[in-house]
Amino acid sequence: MIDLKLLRAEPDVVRESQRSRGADPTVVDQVLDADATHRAALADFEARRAEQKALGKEVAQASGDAKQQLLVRTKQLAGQVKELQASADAAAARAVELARSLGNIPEPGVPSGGEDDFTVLRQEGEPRDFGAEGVEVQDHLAIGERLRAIDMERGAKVSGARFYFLTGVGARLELAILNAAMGIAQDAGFTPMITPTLVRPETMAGTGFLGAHADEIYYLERDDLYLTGTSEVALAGYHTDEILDLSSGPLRYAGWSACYRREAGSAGRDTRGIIRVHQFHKVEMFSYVTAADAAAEHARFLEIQERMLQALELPYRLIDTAAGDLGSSAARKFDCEAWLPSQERWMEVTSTSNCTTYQARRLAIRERGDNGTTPVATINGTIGTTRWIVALLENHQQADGSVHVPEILRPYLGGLKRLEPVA
RNA sequence: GGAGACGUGACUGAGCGGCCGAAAGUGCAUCCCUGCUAAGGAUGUGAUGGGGUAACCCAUCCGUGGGUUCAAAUCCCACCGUCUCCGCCA
Repeated sequence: MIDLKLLRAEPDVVRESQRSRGADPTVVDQVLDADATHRAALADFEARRAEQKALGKEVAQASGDAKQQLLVRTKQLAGQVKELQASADAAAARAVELARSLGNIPEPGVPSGGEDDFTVLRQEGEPRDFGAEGVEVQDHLAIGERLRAIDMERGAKVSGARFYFLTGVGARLELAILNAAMGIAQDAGFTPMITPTLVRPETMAGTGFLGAHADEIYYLERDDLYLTGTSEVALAGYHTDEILDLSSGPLRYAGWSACYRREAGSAGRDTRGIIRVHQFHKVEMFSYVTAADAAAEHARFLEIQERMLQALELPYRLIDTAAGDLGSSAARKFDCEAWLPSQERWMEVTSTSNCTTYQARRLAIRERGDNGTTPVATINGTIGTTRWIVALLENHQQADGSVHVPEILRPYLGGLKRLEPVA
């Protein structure tokens, strides 16, 4: 949720933010309206309630006839107070609901527009010239099957479309990627965390995932629990309702978890292989940081992600996501996209968002300042996922059907330098 | 699954209809004392929202949500959570 004080003081900033996201700027006026209504209703209720409390004290001291007379008045007041409270509560609920529908305000420099309006900031590494090397490019599934690393057919048999088994070297490769990611995060000062993947509705709603993309989320009705699509949910929920001490720097966590996504709106997209699946694993960085330091921490996240990409020897480009594709919580989002040789396109492998104080305000996570408490900022970002297997297999495939293993993964693969096809 | 106990501020913990936003202690902050440290003394120390130029004032909050009452941390109901014992499973 954005800061209502900012909204009152500078509604134009928020209107402009809405426009750049392709959202409705008139919501701003609805919020202002609802906010004014709420404050008026609240003042009415509070005045009447103060009266009731004062009379209540007199009742306690009075006796006999005087008391009976007071009780007549005070009973009448009680009814009024109850009504005023109900309407103040209703007004508050409406104001908050409207305010919550406003997206975070994009950082200066974020391109406006939708999914295709991103800016390419730079490219690192060159895609290999497979033709010149005499390599006939295979896609990750073909490679994975030759290595006996990926089994889609049995995944579908057991669980349905977009499920898979990672077998043998495939399973080891995933563990290697995630362990390497965990290692990099730990070296960068992040506390390793293994998080719950089932969360209560309050947590899911608090982290902002039940908004526009609620369709994407698995829900267990019998238990009233949601399956998380990222450990960000649990890590953001971790400090809900707390006042943090950030005087010695940000709180940094690296969460390892299974992730579940329904992929409801993406029928027909990326149907082959494990690019887009219902269940995968991910190592996610998450920081709680003083608002003023949020952009610097965001830059740090990007640097760590690039360290991982470079360690895995993948060519990639960096994009600055457009306002309309930020998601409601983010003020800025950088994606790293690795080259996908079989499709000759770039494929998202990491994403890092600066949510500024938007998420923390909603979750009531603050720190103590000189005059009272202030919401902290939250930053999240990927370091490794199952999808990296795709980039790895394709970019490191060799003419003989084997796959080169980058140095960083070898300790986790018993020293293997190449993954060899199984006859 | 059965039986019971309990959820109060940063923490421990008292309060069980009005004098309670809440005793006491710990911690923390400032000051005093002290050669340094330790010990000691004094004062202060919750959050959220609203109003005011300001000192400050008002309201709300004792797990969450309802209810009873003129009045609820305190009584009633539901839910969530924690702990103990028994059973069951591993």
